[in-house]
Amino acid sequence: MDRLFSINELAEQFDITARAIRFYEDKGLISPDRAGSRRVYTRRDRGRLQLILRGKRLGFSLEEIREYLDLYDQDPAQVSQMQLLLTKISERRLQLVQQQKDIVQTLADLDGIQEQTEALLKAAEGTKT
Amino acid sequence: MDRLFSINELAEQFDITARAIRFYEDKGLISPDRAGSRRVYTRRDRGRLQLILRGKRLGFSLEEIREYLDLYDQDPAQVSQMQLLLTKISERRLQLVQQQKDIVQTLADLDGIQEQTEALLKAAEGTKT
DNA sequence: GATAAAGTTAACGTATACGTAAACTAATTG
DNA sequence: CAATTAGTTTACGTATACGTTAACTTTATC
Repeated sequence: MDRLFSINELAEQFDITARAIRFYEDKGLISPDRAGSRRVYTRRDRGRLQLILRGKRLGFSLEEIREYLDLYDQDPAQVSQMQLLLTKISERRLQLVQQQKDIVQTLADLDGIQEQTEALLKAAEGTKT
Repeated sequence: MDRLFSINELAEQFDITARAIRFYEDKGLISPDRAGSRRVYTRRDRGRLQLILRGKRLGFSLEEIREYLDLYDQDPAQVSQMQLLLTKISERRLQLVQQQKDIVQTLADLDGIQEQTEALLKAAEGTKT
């Protein structure tokens, strides 16, 4: 059971437009087979698309995501290529760890604002009764 | 000791351009005092700028960051405003929690790629000797 | 007091990530 | 077989987030 997908099926599954998917193809992030002129997506293509969207949620540009996807594809024959790979991975890791800290801090901030707001709401409740 | 800052001081501190800071002002994210025509930034302005940059690292648009900064400023007099505030906070929280998951998953992926790559490097090392 | 250094506004330019309309083709359905 | 329906390419349009002159004003320095 190795399902294939049309562009609109994928678009619906991921809640994006077909236009967006074609755009990612234009930029070299994904390369579906063709049945005549129609695009046909495998399960693997679908996985790539999922990675693309995750990258976007993390604030990476499509160009950065393309590099990132290359990390998956490389079967790293050349040692120099592998060294480069490890360098890129560390860079990416630093960004992500920074982002984790940002998120923790921001969630804490939101906690504070929320508590204060709820306290004020309770006070207003008391006034009304 | 309540220091004031020039636009270029802040630009240097945060490693951004003065143009960017003026742009944030244009978009209503920050409103420094003026000494004549020159912009003068307080410590509080500096804090706002820090929040702006954190927001950017988290992938929010300047418009979203402006809304977010408003959460800090509101002393929520109106109950309806407060309700809205809490709604916005939950929305933001959902996004951030999703982003945390994305990061954890991505870091795990990178771990996998790195391990494989290092293993291959070791193998290549053995071949050379 | 001339000149450089730092700042200002205004305006146009640019990269990214698609949206949107046009004009066409291929497949399906009543 | 006429008409949807789904898909295609091409091309221009658009919002965001600044970069980059240009032309001018202050402020500091020699």
